[in-house]
Amino acid sequence: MATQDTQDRILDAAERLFAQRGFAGTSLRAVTSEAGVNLAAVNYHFGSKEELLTATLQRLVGPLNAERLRRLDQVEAAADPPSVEGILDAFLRPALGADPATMRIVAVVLYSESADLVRDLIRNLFGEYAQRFIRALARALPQLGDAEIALRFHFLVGSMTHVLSGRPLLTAEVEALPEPPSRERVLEEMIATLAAGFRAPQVHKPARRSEDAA
Amino acid sequence: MATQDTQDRILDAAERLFAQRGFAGTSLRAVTSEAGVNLAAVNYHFGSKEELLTATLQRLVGPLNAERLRRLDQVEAAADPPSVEGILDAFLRPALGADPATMRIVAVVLYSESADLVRDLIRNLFGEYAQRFIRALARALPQLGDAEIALRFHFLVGSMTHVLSGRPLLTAEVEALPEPPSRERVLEEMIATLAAGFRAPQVHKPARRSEDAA
DNA sequence: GTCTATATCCTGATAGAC
DNA sequence: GTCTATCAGGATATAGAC
Repeated sequence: MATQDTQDRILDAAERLFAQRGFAGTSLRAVTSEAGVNLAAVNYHFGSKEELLTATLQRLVGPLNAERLRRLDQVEAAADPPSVEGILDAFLRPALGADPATMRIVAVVLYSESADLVRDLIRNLFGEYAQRFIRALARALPQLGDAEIALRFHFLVGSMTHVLSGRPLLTAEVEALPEPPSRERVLEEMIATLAAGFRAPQVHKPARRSEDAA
Repeated sequence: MATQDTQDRILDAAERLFAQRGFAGTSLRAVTSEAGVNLAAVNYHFGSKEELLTATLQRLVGPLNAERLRRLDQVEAAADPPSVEGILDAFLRPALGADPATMRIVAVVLYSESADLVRDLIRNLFGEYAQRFIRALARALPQLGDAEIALRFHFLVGSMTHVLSGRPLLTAEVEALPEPPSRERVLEEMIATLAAGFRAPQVHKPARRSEDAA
């Protein structure tokens, strides 16, 4: 079996299983068994279980964030500053459009595992891209201070991650609907809701924005 | 050592460790060692690791949801229908006011562990309370359909859980602020943002609300 | 690159003395 | 109710044949 093939099969299996059972809850035996490769192959190709997680997330998140930036460039080229809705669409659509079963891994890893393991991993994967979007939102919402932008972006990330997780915390409510909303419907509803949230008037003293203070 | 004492010590330790390392990532040896009790005590008092998780969550979430309902009753008694802000305050303040280190366990368990283990657990713990709040929000926002209320409540839960998780996905942005926002500030910002989101106009056809269709 | 076999350690759970 | 000792199995990782 070609090297690339074995690696991909391992990554495919790891993606599925980490998403379903979490990192600590997934054994390398389960991964190699699901992938149809030998147990020793993981350590040969990736070095360790932890490095397998890193590789899995990078393969998944890399293209996702590239697509996000591509769309952000587009909306920024079309209007200056772009609309809040346009920015949110660029951020959310690639994530919500991807395979839900695999996107769940982001929520799983983000929240579940030990802080030490996750911190740098997440920051390296998302930090730079998040800053790009935060800056775009700050330009589209000049009436808000840095703290408001940062906090509201935080709320946005939480909403998105929760939806991506597909977890039934309260999906009973959603499932009880006559017909479950389509993914496009969820996306549109999310953009409209979050955009209104970003446009909410500032609750605290309108502190001068850092970039205006010169 | 009294039975109650040992059980409480185990629950205290389990709460801390599950929150830090997740369920699968925490061994019973770690729990009993941290609690200063014998390894066999967990199985004697709780039956199994899984039942220990259930007991831990019940002890944490029970009083939290009781406090939420008490506050919801208050705001409903004060105004009919109550303001969206009042409802959100009743829902969020008890959670955001609790010890962040232990509240993290909700996010950890919700997102990280296997779906089978979590589904019924979460639904039993939160389902009933969530319905009360959803109904209150629906009465405060009669212009929205059932689907909108359900989805936006979903977004709210995600934002809250993300903040409670304390995870550094993008907290670099928040940490980079001149002074980190106080918990009260975060709560107020969250209420204002989410209330504006709930009040966003309906994006789809304003389908008649189920309770109005008679 | 892939395999078997294994080293080393940890896991949840329990039997039985006290 | 608490302890020790242990069972039976699973964990990651690696050494070494092919």
